[in-house]
Amino acid sequence: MAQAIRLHQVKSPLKASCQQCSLSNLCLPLAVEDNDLERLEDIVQQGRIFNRGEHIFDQSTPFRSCFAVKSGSVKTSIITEGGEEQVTGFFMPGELIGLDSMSGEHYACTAKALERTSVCEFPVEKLEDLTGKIPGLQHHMYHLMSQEIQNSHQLTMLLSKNTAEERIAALLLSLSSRFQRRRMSGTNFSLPMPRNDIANFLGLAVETVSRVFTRFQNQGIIKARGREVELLDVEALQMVTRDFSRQGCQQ
Amino acid sequence: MAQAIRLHQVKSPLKASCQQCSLSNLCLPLAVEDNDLERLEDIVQQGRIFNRGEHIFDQSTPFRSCFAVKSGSVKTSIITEGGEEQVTGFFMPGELIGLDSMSGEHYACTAKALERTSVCEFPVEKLEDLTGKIPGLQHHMYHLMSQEIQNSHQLTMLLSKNTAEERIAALLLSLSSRFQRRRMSGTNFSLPMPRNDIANFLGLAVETVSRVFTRFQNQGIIKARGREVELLDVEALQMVTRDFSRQGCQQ
DNA sequence: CGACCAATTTGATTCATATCAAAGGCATAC
DNA sequence: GTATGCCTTTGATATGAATCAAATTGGTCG
Repeated sequence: MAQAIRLHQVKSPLKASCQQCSLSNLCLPLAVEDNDLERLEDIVQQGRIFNRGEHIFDQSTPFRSCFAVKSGSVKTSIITEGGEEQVTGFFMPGELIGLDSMSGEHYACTAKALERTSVCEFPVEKLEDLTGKIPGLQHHMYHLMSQEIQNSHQLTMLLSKNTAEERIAALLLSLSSRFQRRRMSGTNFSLPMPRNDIANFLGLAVETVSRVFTRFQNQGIIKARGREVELLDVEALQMVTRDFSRQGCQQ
Repeated sequence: MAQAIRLHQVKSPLKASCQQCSLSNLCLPLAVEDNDLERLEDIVQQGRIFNRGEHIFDQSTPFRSCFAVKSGSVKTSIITEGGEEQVTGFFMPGELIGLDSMSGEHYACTAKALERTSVCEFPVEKLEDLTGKIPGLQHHMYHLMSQEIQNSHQLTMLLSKNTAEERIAALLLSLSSRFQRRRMSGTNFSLPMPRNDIANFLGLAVETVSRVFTRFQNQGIIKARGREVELLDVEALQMVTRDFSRQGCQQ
């Protein structure tokens, strides 16, 4: 068995081993029984690397695959004909990109690596075959897509009802919980994206984002130096978000 | 064959006949071969009626089914603990409700009939079974959910970048194209929802919506009396929306 | 038919955030 | 080491839409 894997690796260095991946409890393998895992591994191409700023795909790329983030982080955004950008999401390890593109010939958004990032590629055609055969995996796909809709509705709500402070508090808490899921500190982390992208995502001007950060800092709620952030008073942040609670629980 | 159908109808008056439904080219049957259609009809419960204001489900209802609008129209919204409402969508005949709820035990939103409305019910458990067996149907479900994500992203964009006028123009055009899909007039229709819901959906105050309507009217772009709307200058509306183009092309 | 309640419209004022402008900080490259 | 450019911060001003207030319309029901 181990030999078989090695053999494949010789043939194709990208051959996946989801079993050994530390993200197997977050990513697609989560929904697959051990004895079916091999079938998933058969269709994955693992470990493509992108440097900061590189596109994983853009809106002119024919839609072929969904991508799971393995390490690093990714920003997705819609670029209009006029060149305006709307950031639609940030994706961290274990999260799946491309679900919004499963209709249409081309990707519905542009995905850009925010830092040096590695991704696993799932060709949709094969993935659809597989989900047809593994009910649990099909169910999980529905689950993930449904989550994605909910997340987007939460963002809609944030944009339509909440102040700048509330939006930013919500984003910080979302990031925090996603770091925690990966057994990393939920209070001490480094923002993968520039202020600019935060602003765009939250429908604010960069200046406003900056001002809110300093205001939070003056209130002793957070400590921020550049992208390094420390959440000093999570409760206070939760108070700020009021009833906008759990955006971004992607699983 | 006709007898068999009649027989079923005697047993259960809700037994579906998707074949005869005028929406079969918009709704789920669209993705199903003729010889599989019966299997879809087997799981559908057709024709439940709701009066204006009645809930099809709410956020405390255990999630069991998706619903296709057969006639009338439906508003979905998220109600927060604080009682605030965020309208997340309007659904017209042929469109499918509940895709955002396919994760979690309960519905992720509340669905309310905007007028006397009839819906077809698809129990998800059976639907998932069926999509596992009919690849085209599974594909279509992915397609619809993906569309829903895209629609929500378009709304996000609208809220974060566009003025009140642009948002309302976009909504009018979206409704227009959805009426046209049903072979109804795209320039002369009756809004199924009150100004209040439009405002909430678009992240505006009612007063603003009202003002924009009268402004458009003074400019000769539309004619509106109550919910009755006539689009006099579609081109002008399209100009107003700028590069926000095709929101709500749900198919 | 008239009365009541809800939905819509209109007007005056306020406010949060955008925009404009510019200075400081940080990292990369030469 | 210093220069270049980008990212971030800070300040002053402008503005679109919210809010507050009230009149008007419209539909429903006794």
